[in-house]
Amino acid sequence: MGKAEKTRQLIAQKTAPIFNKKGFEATSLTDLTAATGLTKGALYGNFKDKSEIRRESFQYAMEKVRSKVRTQLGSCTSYKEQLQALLNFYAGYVLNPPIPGGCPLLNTAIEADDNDFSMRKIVTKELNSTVDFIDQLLQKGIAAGEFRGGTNTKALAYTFFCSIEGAIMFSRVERSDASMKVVVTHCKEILDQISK
Amino acid sequence: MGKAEKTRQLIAQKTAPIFNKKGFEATSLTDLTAATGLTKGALYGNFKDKSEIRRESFQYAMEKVRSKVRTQLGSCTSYKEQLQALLNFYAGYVLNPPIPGGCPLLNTAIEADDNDFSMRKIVTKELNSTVDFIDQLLQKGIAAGEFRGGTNTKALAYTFFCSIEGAIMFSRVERSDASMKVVVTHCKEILDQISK
DNA sequence: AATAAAATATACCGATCGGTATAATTTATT
DNA sequence: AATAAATTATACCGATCGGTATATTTTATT
Repeated sequence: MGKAEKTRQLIAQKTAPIFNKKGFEATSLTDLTAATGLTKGALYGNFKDKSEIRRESFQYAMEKVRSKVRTQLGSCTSYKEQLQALLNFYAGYVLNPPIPGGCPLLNTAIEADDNDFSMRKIVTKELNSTVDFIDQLLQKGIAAGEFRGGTNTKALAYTFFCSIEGAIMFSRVERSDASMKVVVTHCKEILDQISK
Repeated sequence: MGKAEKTRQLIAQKTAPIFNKKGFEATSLTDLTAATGLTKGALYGNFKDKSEIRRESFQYAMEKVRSKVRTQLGSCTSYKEQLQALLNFYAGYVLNPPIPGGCPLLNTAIEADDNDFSMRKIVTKELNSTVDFIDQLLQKGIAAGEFRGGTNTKALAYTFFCSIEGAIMFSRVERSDASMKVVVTHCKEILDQISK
């Protein structure tokens, strides 16, 4: 890895919390130089413009989230346990988000949906791959005999994910994980209901 | 109502879609003058600053949403029907939002949670009163013998609301109400499950 | 160590930002 | 209709915006 690539990574890493907290438009170049300790010249030597930094920053954030999920699910011995661990992981978003500022998917989706076509496409892809991931855990759970057959796994995956994301919004603005706990408990009850 | 109050209302009304689509920080005074057809002078003659316009604009948006909910539930003859109508109302957010730009609660919550203390408080209040509204429909439904007693109404209200808000985020950024339909169907199934 | 190339810092650009002082206009009062 | 008061428009403020040309420094090559 050359120096340029290292610097790009450092910029993505240091700016991720800023973009996640303030959003794209409200984040200034000065915010980015302050966060990285670099000057505008260095920033523009490595990226063509602010939106390219944001894209790279978003990808860094998503990879960090995925990596945390992987370790969290690594020690599980069943698909049900993995799904429970995934719910617990999202529950922790409120008090201890992998990237300060909450869920990058949620934050970016809300800002991009009416304003930024390219980010909208990127976020949509990530959203669907996340739901697919949950769906596959459910499907594998059925195949392994943990869950009842005939379960609408895709619908359940959508429901789990959407209710968690809504709870992240609720809990973060309220500064309380009360709503999140309720939602996670409900999701776990559904998991028990479809368990054999 | 004096002229000043009428102008304040017009400003709140005309700027609501702008704030809802672009957010507070990304909305410029020029955006607001373009939306209202007024000049900066007129804006600042009626409001002390941009954030006061935003607050009034947000309250206008919330009242418009509440009013639409009221008419949508007006023709219902049971509490279950009212809850179903409420779910249908939220389902319509994707293709036909009362205020262009989606759900003002969701949009404002995401932008405010890390940046704007006073809006955070205001949004938190509105979120809780919305959940309370759903909770009370469920409670009245139990009292009227429509739903089973022993139902955790508050938990169900949280779950309904959070899953719908998550689905609004998902559907809007994807430009498809697929996820919303799935979530609404799931909520209705739960309603059936607790029905006598 | 000398040199070329790559990366970073400095200083600046025009445009736009939120906000305001004041002039012009409209509205209300008599 | 004359006048006072309230409202709106115009013109401007310093600050900051994203971005860039160029000088300086650091890194890699020989």
